[in-house]
Amino acid sequence: MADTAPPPSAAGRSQSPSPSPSQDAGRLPRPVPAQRRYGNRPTMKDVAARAGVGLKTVSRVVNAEPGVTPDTERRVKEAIDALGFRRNDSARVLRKGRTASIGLVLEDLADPFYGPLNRAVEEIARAHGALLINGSSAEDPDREQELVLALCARRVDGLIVIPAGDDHRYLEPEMAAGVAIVFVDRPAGRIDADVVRSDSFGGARAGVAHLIAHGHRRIGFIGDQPRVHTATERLRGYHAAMAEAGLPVAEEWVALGSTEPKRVRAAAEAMLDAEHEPVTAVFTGNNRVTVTVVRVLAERERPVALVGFDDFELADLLVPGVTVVAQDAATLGRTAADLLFSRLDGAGGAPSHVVLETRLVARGSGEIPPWDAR
Amino acid sequence: MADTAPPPSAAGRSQSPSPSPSQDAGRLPRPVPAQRRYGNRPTMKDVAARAGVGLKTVSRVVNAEPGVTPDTERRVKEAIDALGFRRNDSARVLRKGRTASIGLVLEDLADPFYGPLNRAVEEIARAHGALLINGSSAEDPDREQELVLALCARRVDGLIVIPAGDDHRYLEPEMAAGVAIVFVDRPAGRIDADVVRSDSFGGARAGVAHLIAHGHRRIGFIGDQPRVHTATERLRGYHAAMAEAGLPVAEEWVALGSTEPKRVRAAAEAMLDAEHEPVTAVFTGNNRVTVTVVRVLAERERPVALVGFDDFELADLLVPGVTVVAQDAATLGRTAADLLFSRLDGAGGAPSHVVLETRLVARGSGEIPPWDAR
DNA sequence: CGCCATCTGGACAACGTTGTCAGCTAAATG
DNA sequence: CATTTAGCTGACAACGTTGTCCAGATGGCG
Repeated sequence: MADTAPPPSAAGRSQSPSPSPSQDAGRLPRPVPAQRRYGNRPTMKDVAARAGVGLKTVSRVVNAEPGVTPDTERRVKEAIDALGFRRNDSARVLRKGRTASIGLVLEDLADPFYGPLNRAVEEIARAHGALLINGSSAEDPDREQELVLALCARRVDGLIVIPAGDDHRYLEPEMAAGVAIVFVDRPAGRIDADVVRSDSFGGARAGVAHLIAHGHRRIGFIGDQPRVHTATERLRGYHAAMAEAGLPVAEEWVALGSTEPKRVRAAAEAMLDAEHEPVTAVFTGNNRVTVTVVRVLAERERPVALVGFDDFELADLLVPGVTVVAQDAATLGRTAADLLFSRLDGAGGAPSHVVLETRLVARGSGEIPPWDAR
Repeated sequence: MADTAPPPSAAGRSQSPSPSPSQDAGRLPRPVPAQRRYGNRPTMKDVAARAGVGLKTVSRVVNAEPGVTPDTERRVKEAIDALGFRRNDSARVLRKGRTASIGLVLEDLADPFYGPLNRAVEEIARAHGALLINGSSAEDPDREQELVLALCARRVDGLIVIPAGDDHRYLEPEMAAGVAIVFVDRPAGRIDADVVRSDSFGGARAGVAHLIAHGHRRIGFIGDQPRVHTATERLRGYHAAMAEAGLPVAEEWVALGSTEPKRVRAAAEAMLDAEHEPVTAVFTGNNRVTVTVVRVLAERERPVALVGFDDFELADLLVPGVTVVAQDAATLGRTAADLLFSRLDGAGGAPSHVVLETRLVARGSGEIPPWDAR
């Protein structure tokens, strides 16, 4: 259809006004644009020619600026409809200096944890008339940098970043140049910037304390790579809870690494099946890990207690229900976006560090007593 | 930090070359730009001035074009680093006519079903050097149109749309103007365009037939709003399976409407608790509905068979496992993105309609016999 | 009837980049 | 040594829009 229909703008373009043909005739070498452009879309110039008005008048109508007679406005609107004109926002952006778009770089668009965060950011952006450009870093610092800088080159007005790397000094020139950046979930590395995150330390400590309160003394911790700030924070919480209860921590009870199911499964099985001091409970460092461990535990006869960081859909319908330390991803996103737009509206001041509380949701899996309890 | 550091470009900008000051002095009224721009970022002009070269030479270095002496290149690169220059892609887009970005409009960024689709599209876009602009239509046709047209105004090179509305004639001028659009999951309304979708009819028919094969005769169908194409297709599949088995369908067994939990719950309870001919099994039209129905069934004593359209995480770990008609969201996204980029690369021809097969995954919930079986 | 105030419309530059083309320098050749 | 040739470099226009400013028209009033 699109390729059989005649270009509707062709007629409009060919009847160019050319009020003074003698003036530019024979002077221009008339370079033909090498590559096709936007399918030869009509421009304001075309609309102006067709409506028999000036360029700026079309601009005024398009932007609903005052100072145009109803009759002129009608003529312009007719021309717009007839030509199928739509303002080219690229040119507008260039002229105005603001793109009305923000970038959101997260770890994985497919991770259900980020869905509500993504959506919350989108809603705030929408309320501010901004579009959202998305990208996944895939937990790769290089890819994060590549993406972030590509977004800066697009001159997004601001950025929300869930950092994958631990060194963000590469952003200093950008921030100095006025790009607003808010980090979410984890603080920026080596620079001081706005951060909105959950209380990983406190949440993990509470979760592990919950297991201890139910009689466990040998508790495993399976978490994300040590490069990831939340992973080490949650590990810190684990150690704090154990220490506060006066419990020792064996080296084999702690496994940090990729969240790939195979790695997690191996780690879980190793600490569960150890001949010497197998764990009776596991604390998992994020939703990806939790889901894999749930699978591992489902295959076993001996009951093992589990508390996971991050809530997830259907956690309550599993048997037993999975006890989790819940963080509110939507609020995380909303808070970050609000902060970003307040910066864009000119709010100054030192970088703020917002820390949201977590919530322990007991559902059963965390209340299983240790299998070796006497 | 950002606001205390001195603007690094100030020095570079002030030492403008001005080779012929007499020429334009006193002629320009020197209008001050009313609103702040990109925080006064340095431009190629600034870099050129600082490096003592021409504008085009900077452009050549930035774009790694051949024909620059190593020495010149070094000088330019030093200036770039010193000034913290980053090319303004908005201007580049305006000049080149291609934005190297595509838009993806889906129903809800937070819906886990779309996560893998989103990610798959992103990966393909990335492979083509394009960025991804995202938006949720929230199943609102007006919002879909608003978003899509905003993306067209940005001159995205192409669009992938999961349509919320059932009339897309508003896109005709855009498509005629050369915007490539691929619809996913559901066909476009009232226009002929590329579509990539799953076999809703066949999948639903197979799912319902599965329930019939396990002895059910009174089967309920709870689906999305009738405006949504997949909802009616799946309902058609339901009717086909019932008819093929020679089973009558009572009016109260079919409930189309919003996927809001409250509505779904009411619909499920109504057909399960009907005094006259309560259903013994339910077929659910999409993952949102399925999850709610799983919750409803979990509260009941009498076992009810369930088959749902769409797979979802942990479906296998519920008790019983949830039997589903699975569609591959990632392949859906990948296929659509491939098709889009092939169009952008100039592939012509009639709109293609790709239909992907679904897969019945039996896990237990669909194999529960009817409670009234003798 | 003439003048002034008000309002509408249009010409033009500028945003920052890239494509075209011409000029210049330096090396290579006769 | 003169001349060609190739390789670098830079001036300039153009992309489509918006902000500024001026000119012309319109209407009211003296």
